[in-house]
Amino acid sequence: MSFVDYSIRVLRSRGYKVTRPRREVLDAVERAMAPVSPYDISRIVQQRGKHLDHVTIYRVLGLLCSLNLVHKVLSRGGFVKCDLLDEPGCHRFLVCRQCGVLQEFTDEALCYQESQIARRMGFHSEYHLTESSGLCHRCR
Amino acid sequence: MSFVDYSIRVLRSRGYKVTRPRREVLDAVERAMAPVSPYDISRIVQQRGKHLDHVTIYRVLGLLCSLNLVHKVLSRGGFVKCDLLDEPGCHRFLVCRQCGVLQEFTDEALCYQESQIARRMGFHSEYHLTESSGLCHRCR
DNA sequence: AGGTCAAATGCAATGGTGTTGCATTACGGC
DNA sequence: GCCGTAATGCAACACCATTGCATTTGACCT
Ligand SMILES: [Mn+2]
Ligand SMILES: [Mn+2]
Ligand SMILES: [Zn+2]
Ligand SMILES: [Zn+2]
Repeated sequence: MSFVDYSIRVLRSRGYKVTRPRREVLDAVERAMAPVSPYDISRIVQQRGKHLDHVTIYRVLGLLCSLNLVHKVLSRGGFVKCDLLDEPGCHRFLVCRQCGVLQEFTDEALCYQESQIARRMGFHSEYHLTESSGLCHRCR
Repeated sequence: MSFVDYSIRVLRSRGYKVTRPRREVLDAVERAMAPVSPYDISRIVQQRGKHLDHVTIYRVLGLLCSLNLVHKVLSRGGFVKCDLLDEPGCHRFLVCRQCGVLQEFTDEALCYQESQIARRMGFHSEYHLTESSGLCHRCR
């Protein structure tokens, strides 16, 4: 099932309406290889001859984040679709510093190790975020 | 040697001037336990009866980041002093979601593991960033 | 110490990002 | 098809960050 279709199922199952703006945002995020900002999405939608208010885009992205369907990539100020669903407490990305291409990954051992280090430092860690940058194979 | 003194040595050695604004910013960052934003720093300086333009603060922080003396904490939008100098490509933080207290850490094995995963995914990783959140021992 | 000059700062203006309140629209259920 | 409520659009606003330019000042030299 595609990301858009899956997301629509999640929206319905949680009692949220499936509206044109939400479809448009999901579609823009699905197509993007690199993170897209709210204003990027605004432009993408315009290029298809349609229009969304930026407030709406912010609100939709906020909802999708809360449902873990999309992630905000802090180092880029943009949003990407979640490729690894059902990992609510662990979000790891490789981002190409050249073209912005992004890949999500996860690793059990990494999480364990990080939690151990945190424990040694007196922390109880709940949420792991990694945004490593480098070069994708195309940009090398 | 204190963070401020060390930073001043670095500034001098690279040919940058040691100015009142730069001293003030370094001092504010040194004292802070949690990340401070440019406007936080503006307020801190004012409370000492002095004044710095916010533009200057942005420029100073930009310089200090480029010298790896301070880091921007993306998940908090603030800046912290670097506790682990000479680790230019690896920046890892534990942040308390309650009080914002932050600790920097590093781990050789973690870096190796991440680089390997990146390689498997066709990336050449150069820069490791993690920001794990949870609760510090005081907030538990 | 004082003079010199490039680097750094302050100020004003501007642009970008994100939020809020409220009137209007449209989705989902009947 | 109608209804009620959730979602959207619009306007206004608050905050964050950057740019250009005139003025100041720290580092260096004498
Ligand atoms: Mn994910
Ligand atoms: Mn560091
Ligand atoms: Zn690339
Ligand atoms: Zn705490």
